[in-house]
Amino acid sequence: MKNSYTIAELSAEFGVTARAIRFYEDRGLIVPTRKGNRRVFSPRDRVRLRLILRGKRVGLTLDEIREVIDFYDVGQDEIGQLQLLLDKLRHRREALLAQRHDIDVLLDALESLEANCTEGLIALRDGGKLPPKLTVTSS
DNA sequence: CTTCTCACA
DNA sequence: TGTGAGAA
Repeated sequence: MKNSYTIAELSAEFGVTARAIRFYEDRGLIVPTRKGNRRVFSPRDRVRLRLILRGKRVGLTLDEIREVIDFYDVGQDEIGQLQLLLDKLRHRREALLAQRHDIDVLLDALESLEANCTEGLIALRDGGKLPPKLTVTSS
């Protein structure tokens, strides 16, 4: 039956630090009211915080989350909000696919480099031409 | 306990 | 994307 929450309550409920919540406010994702200089979070702020955390789990940036949430607040245009969210998710998916591609390229590069190293070791061993022993210089 | 700011990965 | 410290 609560209609307001302190920052400590919300941080405990959602398992985030109070500082993270203040950080979200700095980023413009939440706009709690103030009683004196203390933050007062409404149930709506609480919902927004939940949305923020959800967005993060999916890998959206805070900026992207803010866009979606702002849209939700301004218009109550659920269709528009869902379309915007869909757009964000689509971009997120493409970014992940690109990352996967980059990783594959790196893995291939590492694989061939490993092969070269192994080949070099075998050649040196068979030819008896071992590399010169490393020496430590003393001052 | 809370606030803010500055610095830092 | 947050954290830590320090001061109020």
